[in-house]
Amino acid sequence: MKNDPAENQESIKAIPEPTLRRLPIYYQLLKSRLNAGSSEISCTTIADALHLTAIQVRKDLEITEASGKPKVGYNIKELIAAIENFLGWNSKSEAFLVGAGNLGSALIGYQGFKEYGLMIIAAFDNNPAKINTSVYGKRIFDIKKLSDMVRRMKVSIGILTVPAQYAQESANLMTEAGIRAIWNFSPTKIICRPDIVVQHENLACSLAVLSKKISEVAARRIS
Amino acid sequence: MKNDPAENQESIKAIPEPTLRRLPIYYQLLKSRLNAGSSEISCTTIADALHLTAIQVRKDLEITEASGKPKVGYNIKELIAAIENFLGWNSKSEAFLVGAGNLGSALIGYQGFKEYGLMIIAAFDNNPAKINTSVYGKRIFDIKKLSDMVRRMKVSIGILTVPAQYAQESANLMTEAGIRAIWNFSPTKIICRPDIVVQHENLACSLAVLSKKISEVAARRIS
DNA sequence: TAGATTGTTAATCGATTAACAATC
DNA sequence: TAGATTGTTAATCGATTAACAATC
Repeated sequence: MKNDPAENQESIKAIPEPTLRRLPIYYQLLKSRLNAGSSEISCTTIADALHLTAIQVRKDLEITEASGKPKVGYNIKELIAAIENFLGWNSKSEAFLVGAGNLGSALIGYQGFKEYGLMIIAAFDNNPAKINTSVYGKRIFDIKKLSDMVRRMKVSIGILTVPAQYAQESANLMTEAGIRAIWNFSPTKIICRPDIVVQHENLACSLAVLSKKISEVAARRIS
Repeated sequence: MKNDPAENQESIKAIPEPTLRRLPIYYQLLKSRLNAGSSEISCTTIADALHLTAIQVRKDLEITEASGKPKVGYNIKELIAAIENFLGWNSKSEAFLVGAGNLGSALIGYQGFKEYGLMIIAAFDNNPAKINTSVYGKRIFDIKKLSDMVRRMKVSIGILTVPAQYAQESANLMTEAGIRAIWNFSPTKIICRPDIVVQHENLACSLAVLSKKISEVAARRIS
């Protein structure tokens, strides 16, 4: 309808977050089907494999602007490319990680991120015992060097894996240095300037959902 | 209105997941305010601290059946207890962890879970080099012993931290042994029987949201 | 051509926000 | 009493689901 007119201005027409969260699931399925030798796939097939509805899958894929053929379905390669393109996973991004503890080290060692174009290029910590050592081949620098290195290397993504009490001050350090997006794994909410993208990954929040689901199922079993 | 009549039957009136995910955030704030010496808190104060709206906070707290006093606000201790009670965090739950890799080890070592009543009591792996060693004081057993130990110890929660290709078979093992809820950190969706509670923690899904937010902000900056 | 599947518009459902009455 | 804040009902907004036309 009124798409073309605005185009550049207001046409960013908010993408539903639930849809965004499902795209990687499709992406993974598509890759495995491609490896298994398939070349086309229908919404119904995707929906069945993932316990979703075909309508939902179609609606989700619509926003990537991929298109399929009636009776045949979508070309898997094209669909993979459309999702990659839509999410920006076809271009590389570099990230710094702050807080080289258990979780931080696990994330540094996780091989999966590069599939999505994300590279953790270095880590930072304030613990003298860790500074200048390496974890899975990534150097751990003194947190004091963060600001300078962010500026020099123009890194715009920060992964935050510090204990709760250091989270806000670390976030401040990062944003003052020029980090524009923070993936926050610390168990506390951080407040940043409105132009900073913050993605919270709080295990307590997920555990709340899990806990409640468990108690609901338990209640249902009794009644 | 028609609350009391049904009560036991259909009155489980679906709790919104977004609300569930915010409760732990309130919980953490409340604990820190309590430690700081406060005894009462209003919705407005909570909302301001967390960049939410007062109405939303009030609506969220309503479902825990906590009640406040006009002009004063909520009693912090009571509110903490109400949230704990609502989420079932006042009773202990025991969990087994399957897959003692980087992430699995980080979760075993994470001290925060006990605050929510969750105890990882043992881990399992198929790697002979890991079997019968300990990580952060928790024993790692042969995955072959999982089934027997789940039955004997009546553990109902499983934390899944295996690579994608082992995720589904590990989940099957767990549910066949009697695990009723799976917290899945593996980078793939698992399909379980409808009576099994599954909570997915897929980093790729979160990264998709982060990636898109970043590209939206970048687009806005240009225009 | 017939039938399966896509693409798109409309209807429903659920969460958020607004409005306002109750109350300390 | 006056005013701030809770509690609750109504309005809005957004996501999901349904319906159906278009098309290979």
